[in-house]
Amino acid sequence: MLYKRTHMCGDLRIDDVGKEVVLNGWVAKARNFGSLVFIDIRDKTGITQVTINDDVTEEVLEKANQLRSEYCIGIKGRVCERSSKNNNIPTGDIEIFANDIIIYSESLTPPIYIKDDDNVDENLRLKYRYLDLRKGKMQRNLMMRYAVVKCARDYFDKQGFTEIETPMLIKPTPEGARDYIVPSRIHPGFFYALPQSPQMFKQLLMVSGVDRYFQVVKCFRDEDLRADRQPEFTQIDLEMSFASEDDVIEIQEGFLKKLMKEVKDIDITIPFPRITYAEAMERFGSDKPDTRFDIELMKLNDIFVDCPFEVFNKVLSEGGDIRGICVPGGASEFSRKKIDKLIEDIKHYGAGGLVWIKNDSGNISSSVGKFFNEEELKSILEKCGAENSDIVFIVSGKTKVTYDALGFLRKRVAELLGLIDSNKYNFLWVVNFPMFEKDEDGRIKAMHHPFTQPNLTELYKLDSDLLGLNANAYDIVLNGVELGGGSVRIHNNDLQTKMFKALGLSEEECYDKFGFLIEAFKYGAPPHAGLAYGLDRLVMLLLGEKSIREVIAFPKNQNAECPVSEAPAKPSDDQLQELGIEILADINNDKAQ
RNA sequence: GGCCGAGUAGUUCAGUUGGUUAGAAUGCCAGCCUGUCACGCUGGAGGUCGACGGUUCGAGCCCGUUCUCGGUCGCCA
Repeated sequence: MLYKRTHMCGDLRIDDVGKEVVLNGWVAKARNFGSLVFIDIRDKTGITQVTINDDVTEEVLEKANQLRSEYCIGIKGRVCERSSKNNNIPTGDIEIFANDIIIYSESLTPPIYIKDDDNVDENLRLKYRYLDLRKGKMQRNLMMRYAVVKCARDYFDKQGFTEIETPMLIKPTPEGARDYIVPSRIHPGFFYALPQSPQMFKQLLMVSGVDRYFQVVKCFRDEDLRADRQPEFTQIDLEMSFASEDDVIEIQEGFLKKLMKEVKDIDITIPFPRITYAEAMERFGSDKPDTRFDIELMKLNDIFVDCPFEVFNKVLSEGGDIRGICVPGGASEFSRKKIDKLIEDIKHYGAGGLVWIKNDSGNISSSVGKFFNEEELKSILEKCGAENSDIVFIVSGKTKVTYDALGFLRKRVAELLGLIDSNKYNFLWVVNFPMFEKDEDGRIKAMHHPFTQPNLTELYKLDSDLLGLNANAYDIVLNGVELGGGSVRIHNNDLQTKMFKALGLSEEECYDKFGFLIEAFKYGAPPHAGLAYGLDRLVMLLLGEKSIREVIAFPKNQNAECPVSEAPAKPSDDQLQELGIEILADINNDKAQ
């Protein structure tokens, strides 16, 4: 038996008083007075109070007394105005006097609380995700995710984009992130890879004349997990023919403006600020700066030339840098103990130590007080723009270390001092990324990917100054998080060949890895450019969540396992044999024996 | 792989210098209750203190090893 629902549990208001209604949902709470029972019935839209008293048949009252948390039930009754209202819920002006109850199914005592402000271990939440998702907050998160996707589809459709699916079973590439590998049954010993992104296929679609492509697409990367990184994640992926960097940026700004209005009802100003990669590093120590607070990095090399503090002299003589930040109002906040904690944190970024100088209501003190007299310290503070009650932090070392350590530190101290306005949405573009970078072995590799178009006025650097060559690549950054990135692509085979050469790839290697793309570009490739958003991160930021797991229905844990289904798992020996992976099958057999 | 943190009742946690039968809140079960909405009152059940080993007359607590989970660095073209 199933009652046909007339309303959702969050629908009914004072105007509905007198209506005969049917609600279906789950028991959120039962408050039992014996011959008077209150049931909070919940579905994804909210909660309504159901009241059962001894006006009903004994059978119904008996049923009401049986109800326990998370029983799935149907309620038939009349909407009445409440004598004492509950202002905490939107349906709080009314209640339903039930004249019948159906118990669709009973529930075990749930292992987690189904309420928004629970504080349950996340593993347990993930194991019982289907219960966790019953929470109003999680339902709202899923609905927000859908709203973002719908907004993207609507907007890009209007802009002439076509959503096209690209293959999930593709050719493995050793470049970039590790691939997830899928064995081929038809070709024993051969493997597919799951795509890290649809990059090459979307470029083929440009050659195909699709003109404007987009896709909401799963991508896979077999790397270690983070709060904002999952092995499978979703991109909003785009590519445009006959488009410049400015064209891509303009279209995206239109999208983000519409998105912010639709899902947050916030008017954001476009165009967004654009800063170069070099400027972002120099001012914020990060290629994804959070600009919601004013602390910026300062290069202090000149101040400390020939200074009494030997560490600084050594760093400068070795070609390193000295950089600092001035933290307004930080003097009294940062005790020795708190500073010690900060030092511990920045050592992760390779910093050897942290120098501080503070002016606490006229009292000047410093970790390098025995190397500088008070006048000198005062002078340094002044040059850093520090005022009364400010503290200056200084890091010395290799350029990258000063960027990384202070980039972290400026965010950390802003958090500690509460300088970050969580209602702000600071979008910005970081542009003009370097084309190449050196990996830890000193080899040249593409910073973005090898199909990125270098700055065409700097091509001479291909022969002389690879690391100085910039790319027509751009990232969209929101509140210190990289929301997405893209670039103008190379559409000319000569240039592409030069890029591969710069990366140290032989012609055979290139053909082996990217031959189909090179081949396609011989048939009239249009100039094109594109971009991809990390949907999970975007939704996370819009909701103010700290982890993308909060916006993914069934996320993996830190060991890349699915806590609900317990994937990954061992395939059967039969499966392995059939796939031609006998070695693994043999290992399984050995273990079994 | 490195570093940091956590692991005690279904859940969230406390547990002093190593010392009787390991506690609280909440949840659960039973009884009473007609206006609750964090209902109330009374009673009850519920524990391999992550695991293994060591020190000790005695270990939740000290030591060692290990497992699990989270954060982070490396990594993520």
